Amino acid sequence: MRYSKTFIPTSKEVPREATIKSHILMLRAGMIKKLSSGVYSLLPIGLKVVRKVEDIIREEMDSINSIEFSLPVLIPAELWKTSGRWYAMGPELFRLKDRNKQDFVLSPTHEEVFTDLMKDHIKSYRDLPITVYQIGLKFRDEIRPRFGVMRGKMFIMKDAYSFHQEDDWASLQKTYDDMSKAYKRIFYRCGLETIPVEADSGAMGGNKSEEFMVPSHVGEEQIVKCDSCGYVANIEKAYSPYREFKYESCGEKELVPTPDVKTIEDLSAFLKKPYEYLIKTMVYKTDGGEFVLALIRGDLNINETKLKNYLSAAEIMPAEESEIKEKLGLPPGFMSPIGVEGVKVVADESVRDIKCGVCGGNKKDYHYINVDVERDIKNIEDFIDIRMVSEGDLCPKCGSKLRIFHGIELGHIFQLGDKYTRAFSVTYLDESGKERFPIMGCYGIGVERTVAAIIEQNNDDDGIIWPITVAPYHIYLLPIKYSGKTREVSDRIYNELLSSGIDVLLDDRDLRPGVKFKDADLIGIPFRVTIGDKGLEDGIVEFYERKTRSKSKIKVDEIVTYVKKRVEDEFKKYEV
RNA sequence: CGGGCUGUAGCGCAGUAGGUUAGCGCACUAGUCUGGGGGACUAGGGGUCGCCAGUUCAAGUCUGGCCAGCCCGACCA
Repeated sequence: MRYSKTFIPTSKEVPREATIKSHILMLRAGMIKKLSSGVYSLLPIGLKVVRKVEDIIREEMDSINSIEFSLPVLIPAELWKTSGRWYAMGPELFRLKDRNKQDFVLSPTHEEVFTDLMKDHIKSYRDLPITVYQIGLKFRDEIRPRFGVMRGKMFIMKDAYSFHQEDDWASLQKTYDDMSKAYKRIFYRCGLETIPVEADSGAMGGNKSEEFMVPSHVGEEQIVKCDSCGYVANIEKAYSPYREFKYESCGEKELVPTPDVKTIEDLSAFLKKPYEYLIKTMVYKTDGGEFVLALIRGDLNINETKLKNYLSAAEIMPAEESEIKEKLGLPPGFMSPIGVEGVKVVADESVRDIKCGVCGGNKKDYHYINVDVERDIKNIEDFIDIRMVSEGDLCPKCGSKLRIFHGIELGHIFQLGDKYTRAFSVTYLDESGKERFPIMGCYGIGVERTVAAIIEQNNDDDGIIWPITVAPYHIYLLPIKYSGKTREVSDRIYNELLSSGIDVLLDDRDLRPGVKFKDADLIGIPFRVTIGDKGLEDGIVEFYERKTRSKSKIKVDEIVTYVKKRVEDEFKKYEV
């Protein structure tokens, strides 16, 4: 491609809207342009990179016998009512009506459509297992779009779905493992080191799931990892045994005045008690409008995901102070389950053994002291794990200290079970002629997010440094001055490289060399060949590697062969 | 939705004790000199100062409302 014949609007200025490296560089390199919050246009080189990532995904999906489709994004609401997600999903689901007032959704994911599609096909156990996928647009009305293409309202996703015979979890596990391996290959080929992480299944339902994370300080996920035994989990899912504490027993519980002492810090200071004696009472509200008191030891924090799962709620949120006062008649800041009736109470395991503890007095400016949980708090329904793991907690497998770091979630694979096949009455006949429901798995990859993660991990002060597998071009041909002999030689090299299948960008613009050098580095093409009159006098051109910034002089006659070799060798580094 | 911040030329910004032609850098047009890491000079073009209402002789500047965007939290590929 000739630079003058394409569209790469680079920019020297850092756009004000962007704060992270990948977002800034995508804008500066002219890959994307914002249309509105969370909605971006892909410009030519952005599109080229996305296509290259998609091609890698496609190859790997095909290699595990996943079959490609392309499904609509405009979906009649009927399908979503059938699965129940029309009601369960909340405002992140884009809903619209056609002129006949029929409800539609812009699909945020395609379980419904694929399940509906497969319903007509899967009739016999002989039709199973089958795995299908597509690479297409998804729409989610995100609460807060962020970091450019990293979290948009509209994005490209590879989503795959597998169907297996009822109870044939081994078959599902096989596909799940194949996907997991394919994902590792995909990300490796994109030049990314990913970590598979145990994950919460969230709104998708199902039981087993794994996320593919790329460690990054801009990642929105927190990953818990044990460096000695290799245990890794999303913090939402991570478990750690709580630190034991020895409690001495003491007398009867007693109501004491604690004026204006609301927080755990203040309470600990006021009563001169370590956090381990304090019982935190949190009030949550479920999407069903139910209130729940959740108890945890003062030095620990509640993991809302775990609590939500325990309650089998689609959504939970901390109750508002006003709701606590009006609906429950409790004083915020001074609450406890003591004497409370008609509200569900659950406690973290860490609360069970507390003796001589402190909890709210259910009266403004009062707390109970000398609380013995077993003796004094009878209305706890269950002691469960609802703790948030924190840095330095102990590994559940080997007891070493856990580390927490941030990561970007690029892919997520789930074992779904029969939620959707039952909802859509997808049935087949087994060998004995009995009607059965297939079980499913689903498997996603965020495509633009993968591109952003690649940039996030491969850049320097001057710009992007693409792995050759996804680079918009392999070679940047840079004539110092595009005229005369230099132009002749540049054109010749350009044509020869093109005809040997190399993706080459010829900077044929009439600009000062400095500008071209800066643009070349910014766009981040892995290799560059600089052609100038000076070199040509000695019959040489300069070969430059973006990553190492190393330069070498190559004879003009040999440059095409040399480039082909370097490109080939570079590709080999990303082979699996 | 809660908390913080910002809207002035394509981009990045200045200008606000209210005052007459609204400025700078980059980019853009014409020309000259240049030409191996965002060059110099000369001459230009481009703005309903986010929108609406109000206060005032006078509003980019003050007041109110609205809209949009960014950052921190709940959501997720």
